[in-house]
Amino acid sequence: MSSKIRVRFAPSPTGYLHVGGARTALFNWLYARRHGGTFVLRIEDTDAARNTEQAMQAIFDGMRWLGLDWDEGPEVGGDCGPYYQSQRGAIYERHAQKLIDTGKAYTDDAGALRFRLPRLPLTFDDLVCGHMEIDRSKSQSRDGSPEADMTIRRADGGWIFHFVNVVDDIEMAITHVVRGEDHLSNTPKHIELFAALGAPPPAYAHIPLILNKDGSKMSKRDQGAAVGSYIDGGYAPEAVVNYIALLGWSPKDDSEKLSIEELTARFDFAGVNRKGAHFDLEKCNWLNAQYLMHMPMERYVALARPWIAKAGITADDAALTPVLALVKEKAKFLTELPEWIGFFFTEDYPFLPDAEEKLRKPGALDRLAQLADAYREIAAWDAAALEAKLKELATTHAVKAAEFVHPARTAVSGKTVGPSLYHMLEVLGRERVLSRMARAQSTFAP
RNA sequence: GACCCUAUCGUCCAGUGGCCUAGGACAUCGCCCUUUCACGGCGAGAACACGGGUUCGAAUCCCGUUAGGGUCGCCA
Repeated sequence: MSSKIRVRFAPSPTGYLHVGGARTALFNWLYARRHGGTFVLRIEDTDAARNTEQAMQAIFDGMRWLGLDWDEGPEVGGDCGPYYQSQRGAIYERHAQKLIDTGKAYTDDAGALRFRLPRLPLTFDDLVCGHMEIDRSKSQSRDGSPEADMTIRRADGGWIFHFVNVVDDIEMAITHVVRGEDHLSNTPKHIELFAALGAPPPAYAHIPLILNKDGSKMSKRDQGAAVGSYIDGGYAPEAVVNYIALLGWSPKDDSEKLSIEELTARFDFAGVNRKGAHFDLEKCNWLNAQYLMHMPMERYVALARPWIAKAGITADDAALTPVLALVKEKAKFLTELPEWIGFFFTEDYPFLPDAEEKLRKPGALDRLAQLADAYREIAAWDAAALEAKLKELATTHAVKAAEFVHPARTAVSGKTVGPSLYHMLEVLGRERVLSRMARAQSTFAP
């Protein structure tokens, strides 16, 4: 039996969790879950000056929101800890000493520790990019001189990314390094480091970068770049996971909507593209609406809860569920919910200008009164009966149904747009419908 | 500058030599459904970067050009 797969996501807490990072984490997670491996979270906080507590929290929050749980790492522990590089100094010291003892590293004039690059031709097989052959002797610095020996420890004692990254991958027994393509060109150096440290290199899978829709590099400021913007924007996490999975990976058939279980079952590196993916928020939004529209009611209520509470609406599940069911396929984002359902939970709902206009139209109040009279007497208070009665009334008075529909809708909701009228009336109940109609009549009477 | 990766509709993908007069999805534009707004249905426009090869045959293979991206840090 082959040794157990161990992958890791190694973010640096210097900003917000970026969608690119989230996707790297997702691909690692998917690969681990698919093959029964271990997913490690390691915080690469060697640059004390740039790390922030806030960024660290954003990483944890973002990953948890996306459902990417880690088997080893901060807050969960594990056998290879600590999982913060800032706490692993002794380990790095030990490996650096090994390099110094074997003449593979030396201290330069400025006091920094440098790794003597072998600069030999080298090959490796990337799970995504294929067979790579690199002539290291050809590598040059920007000024045309041969590539300088890599610094592994600063003069001030701070450790450098490439070195600690490799040391930790050895110490944590990482078998597959899945990371952004920006590291493809760094991989030869990393392999040289593995060799110098006497460890076999892991398998590599370099996944394409995520660019803006216009092809420019996606920066933190760009819309949709920060995972936090989805949390705050009222997205369903499963939709965001689905969307970013499709950025650079394809199930090879025309499936678009894939649950995290399906993603786990179908993910492999053969399906990962080599071309940089352009980020399209519109499609992400569409997918989000699809998820919102089709998810089970219980899940919908759970996701909606925080937004409802934030708007000051207090209602138990029994009261909330039928109301949310009315707008589930209408709202594109959870953030819109309070606006859609607010009038269900207060008698003091506002009348929007266009709604008011409809109620002030000549005859509108008369229709409202006629409808209220008919509804007061109706036997069964359900959508079908309500609709039949309204249409019957329209026929009796020889007018279009719209003559009754608009006054009714605006009177009970204060808006011109909303859920299906009859279902909305059914949920509101006879008592509230009649009192709202009466109130509208007195409010808008000339 | 050196080295590396990439190149199909505006965007995400399918396509691994003949099934391609290139398929799906988002977006756009029509029409239908609906007397709200959405959803949904039907349809339209929209692409193989360019130039050479290889082959009976190329979106698919090779070379070059161009373009985009990446790496070459005492950032990660």
